Amino acid sequence: MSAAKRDARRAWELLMALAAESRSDWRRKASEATGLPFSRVRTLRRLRDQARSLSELAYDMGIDAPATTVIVNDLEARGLVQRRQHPDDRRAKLVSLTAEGRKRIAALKNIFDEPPAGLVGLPEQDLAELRRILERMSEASR
Amino acid sequence: MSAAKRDARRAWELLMALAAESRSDWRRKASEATGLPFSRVRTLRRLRDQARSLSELAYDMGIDAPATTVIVNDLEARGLVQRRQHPDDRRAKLVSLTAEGRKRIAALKNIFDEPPAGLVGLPEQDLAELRRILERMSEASR
DNA sequence: TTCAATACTTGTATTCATACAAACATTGTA
DNA sequence: TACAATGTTTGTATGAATACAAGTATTGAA
Repeated sequence: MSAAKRDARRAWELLMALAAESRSDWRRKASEATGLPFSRVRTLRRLRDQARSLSELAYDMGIDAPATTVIVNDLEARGLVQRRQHPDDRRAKLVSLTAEGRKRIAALKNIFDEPPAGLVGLPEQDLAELRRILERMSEASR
Repeated sequence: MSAAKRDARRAWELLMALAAESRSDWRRKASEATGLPFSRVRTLRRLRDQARSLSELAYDMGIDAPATTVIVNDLEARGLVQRRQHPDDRRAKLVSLTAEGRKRIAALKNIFDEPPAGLVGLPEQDLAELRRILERMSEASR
């Protein structure tokens, strides 16, 4: 295994342990803040940067097409996303956020607890670096 | 707010979002690896270091007493935990892991296999850096 | 001793997250 | 053109997480 691969695994393990320890009921808070079931929050987040077809959404989220339809129906009924014809394939539909949907996602900004001591205590330089890397990662996974 | 403070908050936000995002994955894997619903896995983990009464468990996990009873009933029926009289209070019961329960938890060790694409895709240097920072952080919080 | 509080249990209900089967429309290819 | 593959929808089913009401046993304080 390459050093990079090892680093990735170890970093992941640490991240998961951290998340587990920081008994953050992120899900519950995210649901409260948005007034939506968590699967909807998750879906909205996937759509933040670009419209996707139902099947792309399903694949991204690891759920099947029917489940995706149900979620999108719900979000559409709430006025948070819209379906439109896929430009290249009339079977497909592109799902995108509405302005209202964008607002709803914004509600997630402020639900985070104080960062734990171990994080706050890092040297400034590490903090800046950590943030930079995580931003990059977060963009890559959207 | 200082730049460092802002970085810490933002990093924490990203970490939590990431954890939440992959959590459904993690949950699924944890369930698969143990053959248990996630709430049971969570409960077993709580009991790893010490026995707890039902009400302590309920409080720790942020669920109510009836829910806890149901979970413990299930785990007990599976032979993974045992109830015994609380030494100081005959109303209360102490729940602790059985040897079998311990084995079951051990199955969780190796489910961190697949870091998400966004992590694996980072440049090698970022990975090394990320790992270094997280190790430091993890040590600091011990 | 009596009674309110505590610890747990039982029973019931609801919301969520999913899965699978099957139908329908459209596409692309043999 | 006929047919297999693809994208979406509808319908049905299930397990999971969780809440609340109400009951039983025990404790501790007035």
